Amino acid sequence: MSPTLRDVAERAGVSIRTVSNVVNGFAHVAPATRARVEQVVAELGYRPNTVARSLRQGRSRMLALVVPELDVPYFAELTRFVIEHAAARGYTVVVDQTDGDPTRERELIMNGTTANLFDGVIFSPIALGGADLRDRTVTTPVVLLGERASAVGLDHVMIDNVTAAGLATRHLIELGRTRIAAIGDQNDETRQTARLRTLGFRQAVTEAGLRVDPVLLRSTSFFHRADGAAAMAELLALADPPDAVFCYNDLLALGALRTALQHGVRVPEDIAIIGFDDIEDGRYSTPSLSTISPDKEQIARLAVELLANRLDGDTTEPVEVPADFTLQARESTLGR
Amino acid sequence: MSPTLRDVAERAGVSIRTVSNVVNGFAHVAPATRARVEQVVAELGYRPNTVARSLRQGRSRMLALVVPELDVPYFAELTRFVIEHAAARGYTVVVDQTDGDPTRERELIMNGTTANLFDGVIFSPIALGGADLRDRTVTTPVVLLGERASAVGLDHVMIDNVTAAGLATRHLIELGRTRIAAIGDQNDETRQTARLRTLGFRQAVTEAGLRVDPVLLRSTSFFHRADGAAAMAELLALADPPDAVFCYNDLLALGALRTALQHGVRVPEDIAIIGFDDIEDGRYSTPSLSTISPDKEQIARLAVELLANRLDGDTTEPVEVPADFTLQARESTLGR
DNA sequence: TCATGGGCTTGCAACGTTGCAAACTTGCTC
DNA sequence: GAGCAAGTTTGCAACGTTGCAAGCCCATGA
Repeated sequence: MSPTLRDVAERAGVSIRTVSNVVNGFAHVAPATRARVEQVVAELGYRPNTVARSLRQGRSRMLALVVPELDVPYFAELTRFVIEHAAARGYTVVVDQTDGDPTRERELIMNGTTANLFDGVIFSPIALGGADLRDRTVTTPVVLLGERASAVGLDHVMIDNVTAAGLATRHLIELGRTRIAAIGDQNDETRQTARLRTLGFRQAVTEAGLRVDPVLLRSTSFFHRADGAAAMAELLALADPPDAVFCYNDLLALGALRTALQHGVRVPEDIAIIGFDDIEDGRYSTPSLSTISPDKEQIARLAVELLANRLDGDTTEPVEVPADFTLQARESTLGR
Repeated sequence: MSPTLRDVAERAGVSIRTVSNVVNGFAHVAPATRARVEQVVAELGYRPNTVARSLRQGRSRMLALVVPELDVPYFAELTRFVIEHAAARGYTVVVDQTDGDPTRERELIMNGTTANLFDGVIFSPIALGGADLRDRTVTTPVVLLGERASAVGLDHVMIDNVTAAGLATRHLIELGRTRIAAIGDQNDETRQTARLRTLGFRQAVTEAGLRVDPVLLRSTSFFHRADGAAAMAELLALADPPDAVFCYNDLLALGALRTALQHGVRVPEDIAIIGFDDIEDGRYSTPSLSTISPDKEQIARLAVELLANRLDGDTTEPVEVPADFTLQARESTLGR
């Protein structure tokens, strides 16, 4: 067993409370006492028991970050920033992945299995929709990440997906492409991200006076490399294949890129490809990947700030905070 | 505040202890009592307070996984497996990243800032060596991951890096390459991984009757894509550049690949490239990346098992468990 | 000499849970 | 019908910490 306040107190010949005062740098402690206690603390290697402290204080200074998949680079990169910003505000972050499983998402967010363990939650939902989230019974503060439709009554950091998708699509149009495909639409009603990006895509194509050929709008089950690869194979098999593709994330785009090159299709000469997320992989692929780059550092910072403020007692109305994004045009659309 | 056992007990007209018995599925509880308590539990939305439970029981059923960088795909992929296996044994995993910072590594492992919070730690060290680890004061069980030299008196899951590096190098030699470079050596004595891979590389080259040209052994500060890209640029600038490169991980290899292609060097015709880790990126690059594939799922499983057994009271001598690896020959060495 | 006050130290209780062991209630056997 | 075992329920204490408020001590000034 690790030593406790009692052990230190006995050995130093003072009360438990005094040791606690020293450890917490409290109030008035005589220099001599402080020195003696500190020495014993060092001798015994005393460390405050986090669990007992949490119980007593009713807070743990731990935040949960709930993401669909940790090994999806976008979330891994985001996680780094969240951890950094949380640390700056004195919080430890625990990461949990849901695999987009509604049951698991519900378990973590809705009914508070972990309610007393974390002071707050940053949650990037996949399956749970606004309706689900509205009747949460747990009162642990939550900040939503990503693209979920609003009006949930929870703080929310997101980027404007319609505009961002339009930006990507217009970039392809401006390059003179006319037969533009999209990979990543999802039939599932709850997948807001995909729906919003499809909306932005459609708007941009239509506004440019082009037509959205239904066969060029490819649905995928997931947002993984394999899905992008498969979708691109289908597109290339068409009698009249596209001359540009907007992929709803970089993994899809990297899968699509791989398939295109394998089929001897030149990128961007024959088909231009643009992704979304600006993960590091895309900067080192050949050709390097054009993409929409959400400001991940800003997203993480805003989310942590919102949450930390709530925990500091901020009771104003929940807000919806937009995050910035930019177009990163690279070789997969511009060429070398 | 969330409801406690006391709240449920009062409302159900039973003692706190009985509610606890119901919640824990204990012993003999009359069906009628159980039903009533369960109803109140549902009504109030009672959830056991994890923190209080941990304090009382002296264990949290949480494991810490300490890795250098979460956004390095190898660790992200490994983390997924660790979380899965830990869940299967009833543990929750908390992930923490150290950025390879010795202070932070020490803080997490050595002096137990978090000692009472976690029942055990799975630790992938970068900076801390065997000597450091030997005089740990904390008694929380630890399983080491990766390539650290042994004799530390801690459980340890690793792959045989010398053999693995040799396997990669021989693959290049068998393809007829004679001027073979290596990227990823590190001057820092504590970086065992790099040293062992260099050793395996040297041995294989020498055994094949070839010479290790010192200029072809490139050191890097980190194991990131940018380091691989920079090292490859240096190699290509040589009067007599290599015809094959063994990179100590896949990120280095992907960076090197990018630089090679940018310089108009054909891979593998002009330079064959092989990496290490078998991260998903490498399967979708063009050309796809040959690599050494450690069995990550096995590594995670062994680590969790070792740790869980210790927590179940296993007091046998610490063991050193080897994990499997295979050669994955792909386009970056074989061509299309 | 005694009251005053500030610096310093302390005991008690409580956070929500569970181990322990006692106590109570049945129903059954002899 | 008494005794006993099994089934059921309970009170107490403790895990290690900190908020609260009281109490101690000594120096100062009247």
